[in-house]
Amino acid sequence: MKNVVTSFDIAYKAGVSQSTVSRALSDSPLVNKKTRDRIKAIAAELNYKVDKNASNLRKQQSKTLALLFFEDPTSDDSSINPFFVSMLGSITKATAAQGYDLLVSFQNLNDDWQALYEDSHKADGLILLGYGSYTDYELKLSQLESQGTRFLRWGAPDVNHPGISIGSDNVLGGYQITQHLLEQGHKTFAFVGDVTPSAPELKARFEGYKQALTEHGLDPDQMLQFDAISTEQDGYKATSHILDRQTPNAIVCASDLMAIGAISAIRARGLKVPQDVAVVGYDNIPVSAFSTPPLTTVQQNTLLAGKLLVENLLKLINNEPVSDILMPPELITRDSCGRQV
Amino acid sequence: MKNVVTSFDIAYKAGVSQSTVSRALSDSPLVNKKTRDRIKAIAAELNYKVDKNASNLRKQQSKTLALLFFEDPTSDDSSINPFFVSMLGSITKATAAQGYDLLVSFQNLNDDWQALYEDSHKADGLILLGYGSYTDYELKLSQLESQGTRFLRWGAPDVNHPGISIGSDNVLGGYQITQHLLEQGHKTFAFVGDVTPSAPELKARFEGYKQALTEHGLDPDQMLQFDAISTEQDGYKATSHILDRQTPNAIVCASDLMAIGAISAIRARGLKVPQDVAVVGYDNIPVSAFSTPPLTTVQQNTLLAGKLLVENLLKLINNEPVSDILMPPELITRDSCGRQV
DNA sequence: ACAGAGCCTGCATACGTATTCAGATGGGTA
DNA sequence: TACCCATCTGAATACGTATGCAGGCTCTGT
Repeated sequence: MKNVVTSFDIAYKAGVSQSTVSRALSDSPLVNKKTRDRIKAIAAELNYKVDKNASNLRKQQSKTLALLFFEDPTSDDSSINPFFVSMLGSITKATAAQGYDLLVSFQNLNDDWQALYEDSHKADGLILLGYGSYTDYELKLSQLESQGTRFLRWGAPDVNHPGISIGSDNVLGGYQITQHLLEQGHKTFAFVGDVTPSAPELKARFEGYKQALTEHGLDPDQMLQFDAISTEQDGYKATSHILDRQTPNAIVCASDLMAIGAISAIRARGLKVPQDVAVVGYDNIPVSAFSTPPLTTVQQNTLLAGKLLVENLLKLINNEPVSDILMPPELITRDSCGRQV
Repeated sequence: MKNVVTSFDIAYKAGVSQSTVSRALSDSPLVNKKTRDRIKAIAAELNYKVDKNASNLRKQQSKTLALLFFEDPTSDDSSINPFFVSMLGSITKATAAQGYDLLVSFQNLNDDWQALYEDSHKADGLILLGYGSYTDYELKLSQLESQGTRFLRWGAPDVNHPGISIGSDNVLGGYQITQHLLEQGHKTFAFVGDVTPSAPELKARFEGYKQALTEHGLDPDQMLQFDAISTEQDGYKATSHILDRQTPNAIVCASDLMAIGAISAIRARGLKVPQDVAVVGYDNIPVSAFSTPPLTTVQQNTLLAGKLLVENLLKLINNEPVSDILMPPELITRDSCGRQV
């Protein structure tokens, strides 16, 4: 049988009123400590749990956050970027730590995903996560904002985008890893990653890459660059295109998955990594330490990121001031970056 | 401002009663088509959405499923087995397809996770997912069952476990891939994976492995086996232990991640995969196609699995009969299995 | 003209909780 | 004794929806 025990049942059994039960269970000091304990004992015994629907209805809140993933529509169903998995894990934990529940949903950009929140009181706030065309839903973001929906974006702060965002400093990350390659003595480069406005994170990494090259007197415009969104397949294809035209000393990939695809493509031509071509990635996903060779990459602190996202969203919900946050990334040096002699 | 439009507002504006609004919005044939359309138009205009709390309270359901991940407690925070990610994706999609929401939560075995459901009406049913010690929560499963909680386990059907389960045939999978290695001419083997009762999936793969060996006149007990739960690190360590003692023709790993760790360990000794030691995995996670060499592995149809889990859970909720399901796996042949000449 | 049958709509209520307001009790003080 | 304050409890109500029931209207057939 389903749980049909209500606060009235507890009240009856305890010889008090329903109000007292409600108060006791929420540890209100209004009710005598002794009575409180007695009621709690009975509630535990009857295995009573507050009906969330009734409670939320009364309290006009949901104690739930919604996490909306915007997936790259080109990627197939079975793969999700491990970086986001990591974020999912930390967001879940941070949410639980705050006593909130988490509603997870994968969205296509063209879905009517506002409904998820607007089906009101399903969630108190939204976390938006995903690479891909932020520009495409700028309109929706504006709508969300004008409706007073509380939401936070993961990504780079951007004046063109409504709402607050928390993200890591992709320009700096791109700069650091390219700088490191330059220090290894590499002279010719290529970049794998989408640099259109629809992928602002990747574009930012590209900016950092260009900046580092320029500072070393190299002309980024002389270097090849191919668009690729996120998967191993994308990286494989883009790298193949690059190798069709030339063989750079180093290829900077805008994600680890693409770097893994790139290595695969390089090897398919009989070339060696990093001796013939160095490769670096971004994200420091778990397998990156175990690829052949292990990847030099940039780590984003997902644990902290999840925590910040949740905590700041709650601030937003409580009408406390919140501002954009840009987190510094960390360079992880392994073997794939090689050393030109 | 938050959404404070209620069905009464719509009713007022449409000049009808609240009941009519409620009926119209749920497309009841009881209300005139014309009135219905008019009400819907007004609702859309006012951007009205049904308050889920009120609706669920009234209907005594939540239209929500809860997905409980039981993570290997030894794995660090940032990594989740990509196989489960894949399941998460397909479960999310299947749930949405049924008009349900999905509450996701990561649990430790010792958490009081029953509360998640018992905080009643938060979810109509539970999906339990995870490797790890099923045995440890057998007791809790029994409790769930006796409380009439509707839940489904991902995993092998097991008479010792309460509740219905849906899983893939791990014995068959282990058999198939070992069989394939035998056909390649390998003679000496080792197995990496936990074969204690606390990891029934891995144990089942081991059973299939032993069965194939025995059928070929080999004695599985002569072969090495080391426990390892799931991560690359686990696989690396277990493989190192194996190589300390001998160098088998082939190592069968109970997951792709462990196989990737194994390859890394083999290479660290200056040995080649698959020439010196062949390696196979299990799960067919995305990177397995891009590892060096690409992994021979066993695929579980996660898309179907997620669909089956959700659909059968809904059946359970609707008091329809449901029985255990065992799905056949599929062998994916790539390079890592080599060929002994 | 009237009965009866559809067809549609509104009234009233229940879902289970949280909270406001009013009251009850008991102890202390003048 | 009379009064007040502190402390606790209970009655009543609202949250927003869905639905059983009753009733009104229109239309048909006699």
